[in-house]
Amino acid sequence: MNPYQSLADPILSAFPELTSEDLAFSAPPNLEMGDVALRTFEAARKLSLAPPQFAARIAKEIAFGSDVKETFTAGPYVNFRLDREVYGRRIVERILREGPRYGSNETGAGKRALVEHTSINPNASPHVGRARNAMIGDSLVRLLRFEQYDVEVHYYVNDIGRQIALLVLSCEHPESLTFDDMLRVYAEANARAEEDPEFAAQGFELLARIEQGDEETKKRFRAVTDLCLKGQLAVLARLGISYDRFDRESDFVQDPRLETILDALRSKNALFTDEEMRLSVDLSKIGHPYEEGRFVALLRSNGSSMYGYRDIAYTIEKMDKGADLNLIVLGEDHRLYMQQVALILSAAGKSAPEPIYYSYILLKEGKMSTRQGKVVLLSDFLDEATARAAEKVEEQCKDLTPDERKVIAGQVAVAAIRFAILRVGANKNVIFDWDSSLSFTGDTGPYVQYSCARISSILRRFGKPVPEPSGGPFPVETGAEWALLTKLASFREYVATAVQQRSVAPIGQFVLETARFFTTFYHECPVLDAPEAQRNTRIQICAATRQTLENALGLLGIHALERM
RNA sequence: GUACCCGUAGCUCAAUUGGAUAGAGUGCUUGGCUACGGACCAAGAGGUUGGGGGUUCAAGUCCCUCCGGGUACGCCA
Repeated sequence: MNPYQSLADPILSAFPELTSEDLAFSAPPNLEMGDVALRTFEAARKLSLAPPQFAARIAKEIAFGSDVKETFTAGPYVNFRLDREVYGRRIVERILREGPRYGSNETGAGKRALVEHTSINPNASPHVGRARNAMIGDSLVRLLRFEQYDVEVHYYVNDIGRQIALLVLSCEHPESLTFDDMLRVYAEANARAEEDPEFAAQGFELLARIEQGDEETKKRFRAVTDLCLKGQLAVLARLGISYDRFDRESDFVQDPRLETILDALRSKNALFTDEEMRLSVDLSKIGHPYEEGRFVALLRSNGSSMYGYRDIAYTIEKMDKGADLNLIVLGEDHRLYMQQVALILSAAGKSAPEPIYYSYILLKEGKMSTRQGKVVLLSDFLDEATARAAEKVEEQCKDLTPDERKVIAGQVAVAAIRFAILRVGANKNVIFDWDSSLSFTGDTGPYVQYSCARISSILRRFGKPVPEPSGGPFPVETGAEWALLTKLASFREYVATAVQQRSVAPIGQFVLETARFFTTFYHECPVLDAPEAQRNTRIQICAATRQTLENALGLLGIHALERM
């Protein structure tokens, strides 16, 4: 139930043409103007009234209950002054009652979602740029699960292809190698292929052999890619990221379902053999609007398949599972490619997943480049961040065991990187810089965790169960308390926005604002030393804030710590 | 060259998706620990929202154009 439903109801019954979607309640620019504001543009338009006129009628004509103290207009806005006791109690009651579910709009109840993310090439340890994909994908999974979707997380393992072939050629005995060796071997193999056409050709031969189903070759590829995947997953697990399914690209060569795609393309005259004997698609025949990316090659002249061809089979596989929502997280470099895939599928009457794109993380010196060694590896970053957090935890949590402190330091490090990445809109380039990413002060994940730790500290010292909101008086006398409460009440809207935008960035904004409001409250409103009625109220506000922050941070994959 | 993404305070990012006076952090200046945890807080300075035009009651947000950055157009994946 919307805490402002009792404001909406009298308006809705006076103007039956309106629905509650037309009434946008929000916080006024400052508390002097009122406790809550109603913006009337949308509703006025529907009623063909001038917004200020409509606002005036609401203020004059409508009788609100006794819990509305005052109603006045400011041009197109109606501002309300409320009985803060009634509304504050209502907000806290709801949060404490719904607990870990608080904020969910439950839009995914009874629905299934399939999300593919990360899917990085197996030849390198993930750097923070690649990790952006994983963090965005993982946070969307958390968001959808919070909305009660039944989510299955898929990781597409690119276990065949030129890069892997070169890697396989270069390691005769993969069992004697570690994941870290692999990076060096890959770089060397790549360099060699550029200078040595013979070597490069061997790679393509190996590819052709695996497509023909040669068991021995398959085993060699498998050994190498398994080793790589294991190494990558271990790093991603440090960020709290995991997957339900690993789909291997090698399972989608020469998939029979591709025949129906080829038939459809043929019938639209979009399939042709180009001058280099590749089987290709002319997308302009099926609605591609411009010249670049007009042609897509599916099969090489020797009959082996190109990446896109296998990916189409994989995409069909995923779509055929019939989930209500299919998402895929892709780097911005895949924009055109994904359009091409979607177009080819649509020619055969099939649909493609909804892409979520993200832009690259850049270094101050320019783009990250694995080959030039201009990368920040995720594992290196986490090591450094954990070490820095550990110093602080050392002095703050002397009573905890070294193991406990270590866990906390790791969770602070995760909060730092996840928050830094996720709070930025995905389609923006971000400049990575060690200093600001390792900073734990200001607008950071650790700052929000710190607010949680402070709340926990108060609740610990209180030493009793949190009182029931229904019993006793519920004084809300300060602006700081009210501002915090209305912020908590707005969480559900942030979640709805996040779902709609397919981005958890608004949640990042929400936790910061909430933490900031809490800190103001913390400084202005003594809890434990307050008179009983006030103390009970404030303890409940603390508990509700903690619950809300915990839920919101959970969507970001960040632990709401009790100590740090 | 063409297409797509982005451009907001010195720097890193917000702005309820077209709505009240464009907000935070960081950096800089000043102040606050006999503390419910200083990984904090208070105050100050900092803006022609890249430039120009247009659409309307209203534009950082939509349209056109120019400038700057990113990405893509492979027998790579």
